Amino acid sequence: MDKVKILVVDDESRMRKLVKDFLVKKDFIVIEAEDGMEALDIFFDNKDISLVILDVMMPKMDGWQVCREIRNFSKVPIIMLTAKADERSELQGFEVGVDEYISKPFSPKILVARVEALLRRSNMLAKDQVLSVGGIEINKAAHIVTVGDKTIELSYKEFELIVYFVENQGIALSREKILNNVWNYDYFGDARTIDTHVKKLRSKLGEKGKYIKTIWGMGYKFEVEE
Amino acid sequence: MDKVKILVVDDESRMRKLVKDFLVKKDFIVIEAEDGMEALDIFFDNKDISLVILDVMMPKMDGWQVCREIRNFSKVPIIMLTAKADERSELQGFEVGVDEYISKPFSPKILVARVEALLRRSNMLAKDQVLSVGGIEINKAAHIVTVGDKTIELSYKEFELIVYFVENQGIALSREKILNNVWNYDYFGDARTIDTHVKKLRSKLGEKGKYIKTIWGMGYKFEVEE
DNA sequence: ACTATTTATGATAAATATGTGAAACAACAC
DNA sequence: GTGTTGTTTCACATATTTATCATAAATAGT
Repeated sequence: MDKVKILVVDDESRMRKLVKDFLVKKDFIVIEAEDGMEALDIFFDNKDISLVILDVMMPKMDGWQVCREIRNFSKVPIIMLTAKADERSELQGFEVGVDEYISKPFSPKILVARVEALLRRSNMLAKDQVLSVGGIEINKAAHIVTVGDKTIELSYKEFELIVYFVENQGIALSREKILNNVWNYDYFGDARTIDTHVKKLRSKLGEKGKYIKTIWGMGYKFEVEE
Repeated sequence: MDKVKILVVDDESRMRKLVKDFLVKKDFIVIEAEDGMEALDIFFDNKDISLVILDVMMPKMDGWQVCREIRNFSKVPIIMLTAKADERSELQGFEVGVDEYISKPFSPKILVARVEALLRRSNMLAKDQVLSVGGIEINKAAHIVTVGDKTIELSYKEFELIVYFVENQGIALSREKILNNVWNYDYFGDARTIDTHVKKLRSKLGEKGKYIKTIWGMGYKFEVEE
């Protein structure tokens, strides 16, 4: 599993090291930048940075500016560090697209907690983003499924269902199990609705539809072979 | 094979049952506690609880307190359930040593995923079991039986039956016993139906069919050698 | 060897599960 | 509101499994 990369931008090396130490302890990969320009260069060169921590006060280009530049192209979670709890800054921060806001001095635990919370919210934590099986590619983040070269349009439930199938490939799944995992726990409807969704999935998957196998008297199984 | 034990603490029995059901389906052993004191008693009496799921809001002793008490003596993974995504609670959670944090209402998928992720992180998760006897392999999870190299197609009942045989190999099984274990307890049909299933099983197993032995006047026995 | 009992087998009937299209229903944007 | 899309339910055809029955074969006791 890939580790999550975090970009830390601060002109003070002491502060960068502090933040880095705590994050590294939590198993993140930390990349440092000491000013806004460097930050932007690094960010746009690395396509897989999952979170950015920005100091507000930096020479040349301040945190707000860096944030705006990044926001033009990316929705990556951004945490802003400011010297003091200044209400106006905070407001400005949310306007330019900051996700979290931490005022110095902060406790390292707070920092780590916010980082993990944000990553969890954006589903970046401990989750594989792209599943690929037998010519079927599933981008969980983008909610896109491609078969061969073609993108296929799936509804929400259909998407959830195929993800569940692929994540449990080779395992026989009873209808009950599928209901409990793909539907919410407060769903008490007919299990046959699964059949309908399977039917649509199979037809949308075309050739690959046969990978969803029926296990008579039991349920379904996603399996690629033969 | 040892199953993983999970302690679920919630004052609402409905919620406990809900969580329990999903986890039991995933083959965990679930122990329930309805308040903090009981939870601590159970936790420190059982040395082999692998994970704790705690509701935050409980009378007498709340989830945070329970968590702190446990953390004084143990690093067991702890998941906290809260009624709403309250950032402050979340922070407090990480500070007292909560590993994960799930807000209600949650999807069972999320719950199970987090539990499994946490257990994987702490290496507690058992692998899916494969029974293998005399050239017959049974993968219960995938619902697949292979003889030699070939996969053989078995119906639901046939599959149940061979699993029962293999799990009780070397033991003489009366028809009554087989009926009670493979069929539902409310089945009142003819016990002779077993004969038919045994016949089909034997024929599908080919060479290996002879491992299912007839015990005259009694029933059957699965045995791999002379 | 004969008989009573039990088991094996093949054919058939009954029961059950699945596939499918259409309709009802719900959610949501316009 | 209306229209659109996604979801669930329903009904029926189809497919598959399971149970039952009649009969043949096998076994144990005499």
